[in-house]
Amino acid sequence: MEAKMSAGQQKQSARGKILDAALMVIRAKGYTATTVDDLCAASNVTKGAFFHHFKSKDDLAIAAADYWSEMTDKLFAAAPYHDYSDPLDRVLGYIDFRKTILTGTVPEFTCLVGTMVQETYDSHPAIRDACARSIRGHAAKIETDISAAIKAHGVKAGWTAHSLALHTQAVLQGAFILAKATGGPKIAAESINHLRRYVELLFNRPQKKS
Amino acid sequence: MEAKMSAGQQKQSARGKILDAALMVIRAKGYTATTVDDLCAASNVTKGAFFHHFKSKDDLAIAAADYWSEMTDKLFAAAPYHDYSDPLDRVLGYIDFRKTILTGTVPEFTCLVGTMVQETYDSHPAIRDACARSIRGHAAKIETDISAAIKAHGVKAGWTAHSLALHTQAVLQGAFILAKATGGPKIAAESINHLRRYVELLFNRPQKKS
DNA sequence: GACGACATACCAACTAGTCGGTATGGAAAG
DNA sequence: CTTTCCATACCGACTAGTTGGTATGTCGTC
Repeated sequence: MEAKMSAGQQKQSARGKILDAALMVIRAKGYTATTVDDLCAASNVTKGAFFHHFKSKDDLAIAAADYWSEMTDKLFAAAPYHDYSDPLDRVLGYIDFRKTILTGTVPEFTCLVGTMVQETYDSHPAIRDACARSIRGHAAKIETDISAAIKAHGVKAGWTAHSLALHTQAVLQGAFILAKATGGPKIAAESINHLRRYVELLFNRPQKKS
Repeated sequence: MEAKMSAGQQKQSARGKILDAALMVIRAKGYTATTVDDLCAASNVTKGAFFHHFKSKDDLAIAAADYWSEMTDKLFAAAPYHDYSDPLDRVLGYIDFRKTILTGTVPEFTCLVGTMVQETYDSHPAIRDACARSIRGHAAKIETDISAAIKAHGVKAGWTAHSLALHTQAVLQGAFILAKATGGPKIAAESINHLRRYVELLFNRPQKKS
């Protein structure tokens, strides 16, 4: 407990190491195919340590979903688009930011909870709910800016800030599936371009070339 | 042995029964969590019969992806939107049709290959490719109508028929994930509404209320 | 000396895949 | 016509390996 356990990776607790490993391994192999031993090997932790910190594999999944929310919250809170004064710019900036983080391998840029909910929604309600919380929590933040953008620019209805916020998440999740099917982020980026164009059209914003 | 094995379900071959069961069980539980015994139980077939027709579980997955393509091809070929003379109406009709088939339980209206590719893209290349083939094959059919719509109505570029066709699939796949997270098709339908509105805006088509 | 944080050894249940065997039906031989 | 032969479809007990989970022990710190 000396020092503030430097968010690095060296002096990290077993629990933290398992959680970090879980984000990568589960995104790569899927939840069911990920074994407890996989997680232990990837985090250099023994099985005893695993079950000391998590009472079951399902319990780890829920903790991983919460940890994922925490990590992504930090990532997006630190993103540059919050600085724009026009809320519509913040929405478009969010979409652009999502595109810029499509780098590295597929498991590195895809979404943990989107992956997990597919395998667990019917058989593991607690995990499904944790995933749903994570997605909804993230969508709620974008919804705030969308609502402000609606107020700032007068837009005729037919849709709500809530449904548009969820739609952005649907596009992203779907883009990840296409990326997995094709092996790269290129198709995903093009789908995000379409999403940006849609928002521009909804708000009658002159389009940039993209 | 009388009658001509009425395409119903009674006198169906073991292979066909396994394939039918696979579509439902895998969509409900995911590929990895689906055991060979699950499939045998769901199709009332023995393990011997299973491995007589498929040389491995992975082999079944590939056959199931192909079977899925075959089934969906038939479903969409029989859909009413093909009758419209304006290709843009066919595209919008396709989108509307996708919305009308969001009925029943989640495993009933979600996509087999979208589910499978998430779990297999990194570890089972052959299955991933079968899923990719299925998605691309389906997108190619919509692309035809989109291309025709671009020609019929003069639309300024910035996007291609190909990328828009894939974008429709991304929206649908993402909508399914949201449906799984929330337990119902309502959110998925709203995302499809956004997709329709996007296409209307792209083609400057006066919007219907939706 | 108690308690939290790990390590090691172990287990019962489950899993994909195997293997020897049976049933059926059609074609070739007599 | 009928008998023999063989391929295909199917059966279900069995196995080798894996899985999530546990029981018990050690070690450093308060």
